[in-house]
Amino acid sequence: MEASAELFRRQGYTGTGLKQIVAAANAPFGSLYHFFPEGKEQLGAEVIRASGRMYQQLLEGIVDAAPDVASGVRDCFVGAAALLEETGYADACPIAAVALDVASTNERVREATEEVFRGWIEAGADKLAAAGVPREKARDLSIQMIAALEGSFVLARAMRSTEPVLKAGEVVVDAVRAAIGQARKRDRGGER
Amino acid sequence: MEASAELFRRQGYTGTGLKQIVAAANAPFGSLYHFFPEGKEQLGAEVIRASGRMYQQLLEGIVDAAPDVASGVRDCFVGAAALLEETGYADACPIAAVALDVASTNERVREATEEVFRGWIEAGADKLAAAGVPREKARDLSIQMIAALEGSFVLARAMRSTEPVLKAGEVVVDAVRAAIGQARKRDRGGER
DNA sequence: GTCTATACTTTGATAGAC
DNA sequence: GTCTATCAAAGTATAGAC
Repeated sequence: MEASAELFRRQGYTGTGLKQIVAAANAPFGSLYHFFPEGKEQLGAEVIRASGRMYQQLLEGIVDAAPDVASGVRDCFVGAAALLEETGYADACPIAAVALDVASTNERVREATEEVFRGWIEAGADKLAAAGVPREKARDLSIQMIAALEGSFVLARAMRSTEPVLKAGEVVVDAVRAAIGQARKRDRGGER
Repeated sequence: MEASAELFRRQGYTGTGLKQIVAAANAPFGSLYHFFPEGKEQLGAEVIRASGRMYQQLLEGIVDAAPDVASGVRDCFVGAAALLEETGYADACPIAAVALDVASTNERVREATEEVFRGWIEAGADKLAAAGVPREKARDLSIQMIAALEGSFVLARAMRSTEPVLKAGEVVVDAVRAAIGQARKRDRGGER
C-alpha cells in the first residue's frame, strides 16, 4: 500500500500498473490478489482512504504546532512547497492526480476521493471554528484553503516551481486572518 | 484533435488510448500517424497547446464582456461552475488532468502544460495591470486566481458539486477588488 | 497519400502447482 | 496460503496493400 500510494500520487490511477506496484514493493504478484481480491479498484480505493487520513494528520499536526491558526495555514503551504522541491516536484497531494483521472471513469475510486476531500474540509472547518470563526464561514474558508492548495500543486508540478504554492498560500492566509479578526471584533461587541 | 482534447480532459493522458481517440473521431487509425508521425507524445503536446489557447480566449472574452475586471473574474468562476454541472462534472480544465499525470512521467507533454500555464498567468496579469494593479502584484494575483480555479475543479469533479468553484471564486474576487481599490487610492494620492 | 491489418508490449486478472 | 505461469484484452506503433 505504501508503494501504491507513492506511485499513484506521481502517476495517477490509470498511469500506474499493478505490475509496477508489486515490483516497487518487492512483492510477488499473487499476493496482491490474495489481499485485494477485488483487484485494482479495491486497492485504489483503500490506498486513497489511507493516504487521505495520513495527509490530514500531517496537516493537523502542522497547524497545532503553530502559535495560531493563520500561522499554521502558512506553515502548511511553506512546508508543501519545500517537500515539492525536495522530491523534484513529484510528491504533492496523494489524492489530486487520482481524483482527476477517475472522476469520470471509475465511480468506486471517485467515491473514495470524495470522502477524503469531505473529511479534509470538515477538519479544516473545525480548526477555524475553534479559533472563533462562525461555523458557516469556517466551512467556506476551509474549502477555499484546500482548493488553493490543490490548484497550486497542479501549477507547481507543471511549472517545476514553488512560486504558485507560496503565492496561493498568501491570499488564503490573508483571508483566514481577516475572518479571525472579524470574529474577535464581533466577540468584543457581544461583551459590551 | 477535438476528440483528443475532450477525452484528455476527462480521462487524462495515460487514461486515453489512441484507439479510443480515432474511434471517437471516426477516423482511420493510420491517419493518426500520418498527421502525427511522432505518435502520442506529439499529439498530446499539440492538443494541450491548442486547448490552452482556446480556453484562454474563452476566459478573456468573459472578462472583456464584464463591466470591470473583478466582475469578469466572478463570471469566469460562475460560468465554469455552470459548465461543470451541465456536463456531469466531466468538462473542466483541458490541461489539469493531463498536467498531473504527465508531470513526473513525460517531459515533452509536461513542457506543453507549463507553457500553457505561463501564458495564462501572463494574460491574467496583463488584464489586472490594465485595471491599474502594479505589475508585480498583478502577476501574484493572476497565479492565485488560476490556482484557485484549478484546485476548485479538482474538488468539484471529485465531490460532484459546484460549491468549491463558487466558494473559491469569492475569495479571489475579494482579493482582486482589494488590489484594484488600493491601486485607485494610490493613484489619487499621486495626483495630490 | 489513405487506410487496413497486424506486430509487439503491457494491461488487469486467474488458474493451478507447490 | 504463497507464488509462478499464463490468459484475453487493450496499449502504442508499423508495414504494406491500394
